[in-house]
Amino acid sequence: MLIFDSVQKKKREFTPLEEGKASLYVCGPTVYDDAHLGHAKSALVFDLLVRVLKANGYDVTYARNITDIDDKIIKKAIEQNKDIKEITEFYTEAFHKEMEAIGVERPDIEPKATESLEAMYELVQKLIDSKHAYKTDDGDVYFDTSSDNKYLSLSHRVQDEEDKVQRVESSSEKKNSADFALWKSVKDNTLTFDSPFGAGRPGWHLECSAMIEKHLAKPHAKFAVDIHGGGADLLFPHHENEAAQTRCATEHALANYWMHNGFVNIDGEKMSKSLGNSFFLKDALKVYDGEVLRFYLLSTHYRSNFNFNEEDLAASKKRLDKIYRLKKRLFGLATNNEKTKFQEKLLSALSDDMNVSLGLALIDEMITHANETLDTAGKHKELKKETISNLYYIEEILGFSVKNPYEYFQYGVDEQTKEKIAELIIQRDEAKKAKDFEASDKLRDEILHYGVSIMDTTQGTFWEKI
RNA sequence: GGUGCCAUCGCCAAGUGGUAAGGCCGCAGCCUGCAAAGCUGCUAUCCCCAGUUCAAAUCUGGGUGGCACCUCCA
Repeated sequence: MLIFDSVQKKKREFTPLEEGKASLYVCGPTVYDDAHLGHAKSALVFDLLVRVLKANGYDVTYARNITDIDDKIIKKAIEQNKDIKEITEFYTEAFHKEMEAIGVERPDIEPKATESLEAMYELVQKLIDSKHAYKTDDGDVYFDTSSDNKYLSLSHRVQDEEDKVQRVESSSEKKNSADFALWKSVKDNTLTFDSPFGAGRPGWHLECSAMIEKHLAKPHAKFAVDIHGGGADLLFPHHENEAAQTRCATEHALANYWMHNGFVNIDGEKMSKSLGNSFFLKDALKVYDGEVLRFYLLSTHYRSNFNFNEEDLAASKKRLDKIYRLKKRLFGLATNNEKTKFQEKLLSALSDDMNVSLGLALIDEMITHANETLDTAGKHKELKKETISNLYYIEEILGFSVKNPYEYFQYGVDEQTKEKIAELIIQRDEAKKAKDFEASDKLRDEILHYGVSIMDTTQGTFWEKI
């Protein structure tokens, strides 16, 4: 299996720290607002990675944190005059529900910052003891970047000397401008914790390092985890700082492989509050089936920037429809679940740094071939079994077409309408039998009026929501 | 300003030294009472210039045009 390591900037063969096992840590959401399409993309990318690792036979331990200590959370709580916990629990639950809607499986471990404070204290204490961190008169604790000769080795950044001097002058508390807070002294009573370094809050880079030590790190391995992932923007400063803390506080480096997913833009523009174009997942789910969103967001390479627009989304839906139509054609038939050549090729494509585009091309070719054979030799038993097995494989490894095909095509249509359509179809069939095509066409127009399309097959007339 | 990434058919998008996958859209046909669905066929020499090579979309240099990070961010 090949993984593009964004620190070494090349594809590397995946070799786990422990034979047959893979550990993965991904930076999760800060729960102060609804998840947008970018959060969805990141969660989907690593959900797929876990599936591909499992398909390659690895026993995967996947952790994704919930950041529930943050200034933005406090701000929101004050704004809405609510308890901090009320805010974090609300958005955590919303996040879980929305992830479920797009087929993202829950990670094995979902650590919260508020539950990992002891691990954070321990880490900070180690850094102070080893002179990699220092306390200021204000009670803050900073990481001393000049004490780490590997600092910036992750992001390959170069220190800007002039900038450095200027900022040091303006902020006398820090030894170096690049130094970042491990512990921030806070005197108010919003959300503070009594640490060995005084009351305050942890710095935002600290929690990931601490949680990894607590939940995933193997004591004597060269790296704490196999893979560390997150959005492309996190490489600097977040991951750089995480790596520095862990490297200096423990005897191992943080991660063997670093993976970063590309960004989601909306109609060519970056999503941002100031542009007013943040696209929340919950809003997208009102209009689109979660699975269509999953298919669309995963359809291009995870490292590329993704430009979200409705035309491309519609094209993705059509592509997913084709999988479901084939599933519908074979609905209810048994399978032998045998490994096929197609499955091998699909796994091989996905195992090459998750080449989904190539995988989708394989799927489309498989579908065309199956439909072609089914058209010309409808009783081809072996092919039917193989195809069903292939469809199950697509479900398992990509999470596409997991629903009942009939339900999928009638998504969002209420029961009353369904009954009405069924009734009209019966009437039309009768008119057709009587060769009264004028009447049957009229009835079809009436059916189409409900925003559905109908198709006559040898098994009867079916309808789909357009 | 610093650092880095990208540029392939109308649109989305693989391929990264051996002669351009796949999907959407479009056109023609088969099937159909007509449709829909399905199937078949057709549609690019890879931003520009120069170079390396028997061979380049793929490597090198120079342009041009996008984008990201450097501050909170998936």
